[in-house]
Amino acid sequence: MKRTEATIHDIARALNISASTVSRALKDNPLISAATREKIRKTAEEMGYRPNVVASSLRTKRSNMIGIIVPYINRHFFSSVVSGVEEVAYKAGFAVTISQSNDSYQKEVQLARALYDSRVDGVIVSFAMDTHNFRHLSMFAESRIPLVFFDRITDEIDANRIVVDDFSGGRTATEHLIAQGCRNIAHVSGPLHLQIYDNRLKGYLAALSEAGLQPPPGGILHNRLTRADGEEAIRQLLTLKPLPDAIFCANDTTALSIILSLRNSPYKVPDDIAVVGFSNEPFSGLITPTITTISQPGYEMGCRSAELLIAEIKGEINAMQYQTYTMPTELIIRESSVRVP
Amino acid sequence: MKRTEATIHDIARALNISASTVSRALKDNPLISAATREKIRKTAEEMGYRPNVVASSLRTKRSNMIGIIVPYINRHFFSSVVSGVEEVAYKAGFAVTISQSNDSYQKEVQLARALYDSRVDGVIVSFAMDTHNFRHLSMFAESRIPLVFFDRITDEIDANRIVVDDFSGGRTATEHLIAQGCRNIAHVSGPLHLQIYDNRLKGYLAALSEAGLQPPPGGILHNRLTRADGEEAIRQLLTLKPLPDAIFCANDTTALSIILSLRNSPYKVPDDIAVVGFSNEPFSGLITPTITTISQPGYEMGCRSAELLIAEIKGEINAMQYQTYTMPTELIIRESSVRVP
DNA sequence: TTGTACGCGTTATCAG
DNA sequence: CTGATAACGCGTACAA
Repeated sequence: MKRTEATIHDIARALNISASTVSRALKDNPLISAATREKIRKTAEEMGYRPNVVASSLRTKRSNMIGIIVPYINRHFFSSVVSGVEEVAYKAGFAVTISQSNDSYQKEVQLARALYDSRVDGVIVSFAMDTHNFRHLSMFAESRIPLVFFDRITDEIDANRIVVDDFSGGRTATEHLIAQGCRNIAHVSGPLHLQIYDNRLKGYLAALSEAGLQPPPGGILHNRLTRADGEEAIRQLLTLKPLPDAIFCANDTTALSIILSLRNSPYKVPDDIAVVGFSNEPFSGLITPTITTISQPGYEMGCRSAELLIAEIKGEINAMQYQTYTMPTELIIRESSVRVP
Repeated sequence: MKRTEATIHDIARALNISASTVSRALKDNPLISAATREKIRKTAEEMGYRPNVVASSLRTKRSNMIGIIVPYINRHFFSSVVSGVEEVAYKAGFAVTISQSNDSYQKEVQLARALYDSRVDGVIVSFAMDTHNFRHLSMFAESRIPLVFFDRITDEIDANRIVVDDFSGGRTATEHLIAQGCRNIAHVSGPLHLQIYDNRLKGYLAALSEAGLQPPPGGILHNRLTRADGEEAIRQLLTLKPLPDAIFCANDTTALSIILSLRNSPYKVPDDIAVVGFSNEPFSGLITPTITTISQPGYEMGCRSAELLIAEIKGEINAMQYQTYTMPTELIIRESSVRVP
């Protein structure tokens, strides 16, 4: 029935008071007497008044809105992060606008601009695979709009960062394979300009070197870690001589893909070729053989990202205190890597 | 370096023209001469001007923002829908703010209010399991803010709706089981106030009755379809005499849970008990045995929802044309239901 | 304790 | 083709 929105002015008029009194009453300003506050409350309710946060944002220059950019929304790890962000943001009174780059630098640039234009109070980002430079985020820095990076991060912009300990994850995974008796361990890695993949690789190399081992020549591959990339990777790895006796994959998707491919081969997982993934995607514990992997606490990373961002928005922390927060990983030992002697 | 945002007034001042001219030039208003437009463009660029959509929203009463409420963000079906929504919205110049009800009516009410307060131009909703009434959305209707419902929908509010053909999905799934020789088919269903579960149940009953069969006494269970609910369900179903020879589950989660539970039982899937799920979650094709299921095009449903919503926002369609759009499902036959005679 | 007056950045209207 | 002005709804010095 209401064709037109009630405003604080309408309430004021109805009560023969001023709009500022209404404004104050509605936000529990202690200056207002309990009596008038209640009166205002009541008619606001009756008139179906709902605050206009757009007007409020314009006035206060705070939108109570945070933006998040991820490569793909419908990927378990990222949607878990988003879920954590939403949960924390909601409790703190922030809305979340979401966008996905589809791993495209171009789209990421557009999205960043759109978020800036809508005057979000802060932004949480995990970079696209294509993203090599970070100028598109400089506007946030210049406007003192807090940024938090997670997972796929950069050193080139000063901000809080949330990652898991990819180096130790890579090392632990590799050590586990070595402990299973594997000596010829290949690695399927992502693009190295993304620190997470660089660190997983370094962890892998560290574990090998500590055990006096070498990566097999041609046994370290770089790709975008899709299902198709996994198929191509195993095809290549099967041409190596000697054949690798284990593969450490930088994500679960390629591990899955490799396991499925090997079903149509004479080689058995884990006895001929052991496989370890990274991320603990939901499918990892369901496929046969179940996939040994490194767990990555997506939901918690999202919560932490939002907490840090909101703390910075509120001025509770500042640029002097930027850190890189490392979340714990855990080696989850399953069937794809365990050899019974 | 820029401590303060450049506005159209700053540009106007720098060029000794009026703010309205700048405003018009920047939005390609044909009234402005190409010469001045270019000049304005250039200095806008130089000054690092970025439009303030908050101010624009206040003035135009259009936020170019759509809201979406889903039960859980990190669930494959819903995150796929969200992904589709984002994709379409982005191309149409809309931002998306996301929120999750966690299947709680209380939170859903709050979220709806928050979306309303932030003056979104439209809302896409899939209801919480707890949601039995829909008054919390009436404010949108009263303010003529378009709504689109998907998956978990209601008849009580007039709006466009996107669903899959749950009835025919339920029937097809059940017919398939019957064709496999099953005669004693149980059903694990969700809460019936959600149409999707009611329709899947009706489809199941229709298939049975067409084949001259009855549901086994005590063989139709209702719960919230979680992993735990699946475990409880199979425990109950195993007490029935005669034992069901098949179970049609209203989602893949319970189907999965039942299959895992039966691994620790003397009964084999599919030979003793055949299992069919619903939704085609990613894990369904990976577990052993792979799960026969009904595919549900989440991404496409998201795209369609956004298209309809945006069309209505733009006034291209109106309340006279509300429909319930039924997306195609497909029976995906896998190992969990196929009996080799 | 309440009211007045103004501005946030943009755009619609009207005038020139 | 361009400019002046008001208004969107709210919040906040300042005044009373």
